Amino acid sequence: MSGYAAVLRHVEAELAAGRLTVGAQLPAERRLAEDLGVSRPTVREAIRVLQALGVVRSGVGSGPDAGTTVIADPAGGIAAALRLHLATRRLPMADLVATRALIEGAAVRAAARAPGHPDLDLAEDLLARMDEPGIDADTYHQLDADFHVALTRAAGNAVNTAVMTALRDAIHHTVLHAVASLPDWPRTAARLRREHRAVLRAVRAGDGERAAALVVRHIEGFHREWTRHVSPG
Amino acid sequence: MSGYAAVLRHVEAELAAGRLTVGAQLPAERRLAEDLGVSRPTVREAIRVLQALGVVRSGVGSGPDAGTTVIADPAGGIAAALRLHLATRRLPMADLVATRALIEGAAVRAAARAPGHPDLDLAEDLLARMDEPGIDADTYHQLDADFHVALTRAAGNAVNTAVMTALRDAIHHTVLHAVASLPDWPRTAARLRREHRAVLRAVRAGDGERAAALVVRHIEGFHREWTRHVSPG
DNA sequence: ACCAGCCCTGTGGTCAGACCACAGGAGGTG
DNA sequence: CACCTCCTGTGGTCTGACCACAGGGCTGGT
Repeated sequence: MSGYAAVLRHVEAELAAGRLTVGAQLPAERRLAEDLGVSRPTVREAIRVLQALGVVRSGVGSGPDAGTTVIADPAGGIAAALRLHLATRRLPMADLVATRALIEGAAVRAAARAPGHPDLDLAEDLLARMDEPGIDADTYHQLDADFHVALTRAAGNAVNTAVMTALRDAIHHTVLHAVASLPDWPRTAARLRREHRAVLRAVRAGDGERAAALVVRHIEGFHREWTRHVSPG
Repeated sequence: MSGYAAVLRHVEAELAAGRLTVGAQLPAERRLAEDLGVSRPTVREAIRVLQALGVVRSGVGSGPDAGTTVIADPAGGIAAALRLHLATRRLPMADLVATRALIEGAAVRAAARAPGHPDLDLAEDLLARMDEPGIDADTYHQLDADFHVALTRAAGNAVNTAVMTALRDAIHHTVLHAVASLPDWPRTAARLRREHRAVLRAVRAGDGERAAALVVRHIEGFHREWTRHVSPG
């Protein structure tokens, strides 16, 4: 067992045993190194990996934000992996969009069975903020992403939410670049907002099938639009 | 920009620009450190992260397996993240199973449109090997996992395959422990093999809807069975 | 001319010790 | 009582070193 893997295994075991929970602090790096009989750089390698996977967060100084804390950001880790593999061109963007449509379609279908979910109120609020005139594309897309995540979260499946968030995050920069070359962004944005509202309305009405169909069309339609204007151009 | 993040960003940029492709070698750690103006431990932190995300693989010594090579194992990185977050109890096993059923259901539905896909031949072969009498549970489950992955891959969506593989890998150890406490494993195994065959038959017959229904029932049924015998026990 | 063995070189893996910036908290000081 | 100052412990980084490893070239013998 290499030193680096030993640290990782140790932390995972502590988590699995419940001796380490979300919000708790890891021992200091120097302490951990001594306890496990490895050097501090080795400990740091393992902690960096945990950081990348969204399991811990590190902060310098003192106080509650300092030290290494256990968090739970599964989407962060998955998004990082997806983004890197997108860069290697081994994960085609089209497949990524298809998976997102699949998951989000299923999510809104499930969400329609709980039309009073608080996350739907949040989604409504986000839609209102997207309506503000003169909003810049960057802010718009952040709100757009948050809307889709809120919708998915309303379905109550944490894994779906994490994967969906990761998929959205992984393509965020790509989307930002793509919309910059669209011929008529305000017109597109207006259409997207209409589609958002239609999806949310269907969910609130309890019509899961309609909501799923609309959201899939929304996602695939937008994807077709920006690939058409960015790949050939 | 911290030193560690700079290395990560540099590698990602090289990948995105196509100057670094799958199969290529990263510069040696000492060289990379000098090029980027950081120390070797800092470079190592970044490489460890890339390793954990399934983007590179490192080997000591000389020859083709030595050095740090770019690979493409998106499932590995996602699986690591899922496994850790499963340990934190923030991703419920039930949600994970539900997502798997969703993706695999969609996959076999799509696979039924290409019933001659070579991965289906592989799946067939795996089923045959699962039929061998006296097979131990460990080998069985490896073949089982491979069968489901082959089935999913036949649908041709790389992201679905990666996520599906990751979901399966993340729970692999849990499943192994769970089946050990089942009252009648041979009987269960026989049923699972029957279900596998039925799914594959439906795919080959081009009946996507039936295949999807069968595979979802297969996954959820097995999950119900081992949670019933492990949680209360 | 051939071939078996040895060393050389470059790789990742690890360690030890040091210095830095940071931020809260304890203590002194007005 | 309020303010300020240092002290302490944290992660972030660097330097330089040693190790195990494995291929490739060299060297010696045949």
